[in-house]
Amino acid sequence: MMAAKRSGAGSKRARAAPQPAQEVPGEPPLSRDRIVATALELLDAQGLDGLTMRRLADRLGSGAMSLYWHVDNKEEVFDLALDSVLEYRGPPQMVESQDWRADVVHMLEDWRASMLRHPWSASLLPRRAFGPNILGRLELLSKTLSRAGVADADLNVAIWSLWNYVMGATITRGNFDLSDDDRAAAQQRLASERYPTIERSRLLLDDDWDGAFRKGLDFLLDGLAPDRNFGCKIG
Amino acid sequence: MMAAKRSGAGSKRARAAPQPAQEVPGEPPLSRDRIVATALELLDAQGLDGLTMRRLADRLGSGAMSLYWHVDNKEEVFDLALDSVLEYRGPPQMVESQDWRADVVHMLEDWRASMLRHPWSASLLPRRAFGPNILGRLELLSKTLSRAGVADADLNVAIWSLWNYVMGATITRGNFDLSDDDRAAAQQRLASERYPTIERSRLLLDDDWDGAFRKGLDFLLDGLAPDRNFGCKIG
DNA sequence: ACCTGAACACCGTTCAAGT
DNA sequence: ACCTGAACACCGTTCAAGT
Repeated sequence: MMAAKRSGAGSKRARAAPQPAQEVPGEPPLSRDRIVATALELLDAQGLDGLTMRRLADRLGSGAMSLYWHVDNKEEVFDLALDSVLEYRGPPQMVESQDWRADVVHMLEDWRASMLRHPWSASLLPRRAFGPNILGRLELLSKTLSRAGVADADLNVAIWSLWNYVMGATITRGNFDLSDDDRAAAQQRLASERYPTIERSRLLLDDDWDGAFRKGLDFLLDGLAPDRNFGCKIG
Repeated sequence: MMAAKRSGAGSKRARAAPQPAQEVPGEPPLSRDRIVATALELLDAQGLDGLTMRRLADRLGSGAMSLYWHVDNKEEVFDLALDSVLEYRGPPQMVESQDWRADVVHMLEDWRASMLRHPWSASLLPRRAFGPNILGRLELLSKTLSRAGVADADLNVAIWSLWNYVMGATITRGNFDLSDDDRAAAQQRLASERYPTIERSRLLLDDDWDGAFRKGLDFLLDGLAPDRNFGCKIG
């Protein structure tokens, strides 16, 4: 939690030369990186609606319009914030891995976890042009599946199926934030009306998100895998 | 249609004297149903950002604040619009169906198609309390899976996996609206940078959305199905 | 090169008031 | 019961101007 609240008008008056470049730690000069970092803070703290150009500038100790020198518009702030969330800090090379399936699971769980660390991010991804970091993740995923033996003709279907599943799971989990009261009320509604099956299974009370994600992913991979040698009850 | 939470809307029409100058076919009195119908029009025409309380009132020929008599706030307009999109007009009973798998596929494709007819709707669903129509769809899905033999303990995982897949697919498809120029530019970027695998498979140019949806769904169902007797290359 | 305030054209919603 | 305009506290962004 770096506060960086404006500490009086000092920084503005302290200039003596045309380029102050002062070392006042409270107010470094504006920059793309600083804007993105502060946007992340704001988004994490206040959610999607909490990000406002004016509030962002405020937090940076600058006038609202100063941002527009570094950034085209608010859309670009979202693009940059999202891309920064999606940076992959995985093993630099997983060339020699024997267990491609474990690699895929790890990549997808890391992707999901990265987005869940910033719950606003997943909803942002589908409607945005693909940034470098998500493309990097898709490339790595694609390469791994290809090495595992997925035919070129099936690659896109495999990638999009996994994409769909991960995005659906993450967007849902990131937005499904019921209080205990909400949950009780929802379950109550199920009971009082005509939803006997999902009432009995307590669908809306289930909260083993991680476990459910993993299990569904396994089903999907069972289907996608070229050499599936399990998951069959009848041969 | 819309589940009317409040008392009947019929009372309005029954009134005769107090308000002059209606019966003009252009301007029937304001009502919840009329508000929702017009909101749908506006959303279809202008997208999510196009829906504005002021514009909505304008289209209805009323003052902006008149809406607030019939509706709590903008959120509720979204709730109602979304629920109306999700209404299920399926076979009233599918009690005797022999082919549960075909039933499930049909239900999910109908769900997806209903949302794609209103491309703004899918993104709205995850962050909203469950309305009656989506709950009805989940109940029907759940009942079908249960009848097909999915154990109670596995039911929630099955439902959520299908939910994740359908939502991810639909949100992505509804938002991925590249022009031909965009597609060319994207593919160009893939080629010029370091994404050889997805460049080769032309991931971003693939547009057999319906086919890919169906194939991935089949993989998932292969995994979820209790009596999977196919999808195995090695016994 | 970098930053600024004033201004424009919007928002959602509260409120007191009209019929 | 139903509708209204004025007003409040916001938005994103353009523009001409400052350093």
